[in-house]
Amino acid sequence: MPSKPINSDNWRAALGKNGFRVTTAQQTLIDIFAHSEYPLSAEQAWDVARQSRPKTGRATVYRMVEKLENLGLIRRVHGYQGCSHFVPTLPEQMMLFICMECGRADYLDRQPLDDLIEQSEHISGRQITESRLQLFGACADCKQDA
Amino acid sequence: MPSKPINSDNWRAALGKNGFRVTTAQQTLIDIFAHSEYPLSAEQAWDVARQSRPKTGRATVYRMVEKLENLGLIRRVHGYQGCSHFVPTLPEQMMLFICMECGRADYLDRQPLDDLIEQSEHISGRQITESRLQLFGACADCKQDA
DNA sequence: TTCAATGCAAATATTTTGCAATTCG
DNA sequence: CGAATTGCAAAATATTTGCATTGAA
Repeated sequence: MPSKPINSDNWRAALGKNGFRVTTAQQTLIDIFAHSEYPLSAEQAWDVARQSRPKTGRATVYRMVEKLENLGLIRRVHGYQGCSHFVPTLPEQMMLFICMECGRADYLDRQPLDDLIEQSEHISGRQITESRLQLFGACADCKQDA
Repeated sequence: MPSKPINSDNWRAALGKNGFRVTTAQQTLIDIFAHSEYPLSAEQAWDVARQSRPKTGRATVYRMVEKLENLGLIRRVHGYQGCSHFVPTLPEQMMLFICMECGRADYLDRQPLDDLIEQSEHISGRQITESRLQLFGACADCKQDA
């Protein structure tokens, strides 16, 4: 499996560039989200955070999640154990696949989808500003095991 | 604009077929969801329901929404004012478009998307059991106005 | 008549907010 | 130092549950 092209340093840089301070609470949470293979909720991230930084406050995590989402560094997974789990956003335009067996997040090329959408825009006269495609199922590994 | 092929009678039949009783509370809520042009949350549906049936309880609405969703009669709109708004499910395989100007829900043919997904399945060795595509933007009318 | 469905209120999440204390730049 | 950020607790929201009562079949 290729490693994800996610770099915590980039995230820190993005925060700094947007005028946010890079605090220890933030570093902790950045690392957690950047390295998790699975979608995490704020509550789950809070649990993980306190393992290495016990005094971390719950509200801090919620505020940070909001910030990271606004900056586009993490994105919401709709429909996997609710709608409030998050995965890192990959730099390329990709779409999300979640394996319902092992829970792992994976990413697919979304160019074909974008082509489809562009075509649809032309035909319908709509303007599409945001699209979410999420795929659920069994990854190649889990499909084999079954 | 073509009228939606939604028939409240079908919904009642679906409830009956699945062993549920068709109560007045249910009729009220079915009509509300079947005829709303906009995604509705349980809370909103409750407000509307009480206009014509004041004694309707909040829990009843939540329970009914869950039931209708399980029966596949309504479906969740992910990402429009949260993740807890619902629109009627159309009989055909369609995908959802929400206009962020006027809030109206519209439906698009999803055959092209399904083709895309099937292709991706073959290439990747994954098995895709569920896919959600939601499009947001401006409908033809609102695009013109802007 | 019988049991699913309801309404109400209380119990649970879940997420947000106010604010004094802390900490980065 | 000064402003952004934090932790804590309380508040606001959203959703679920228990239970006695009602009502559809």
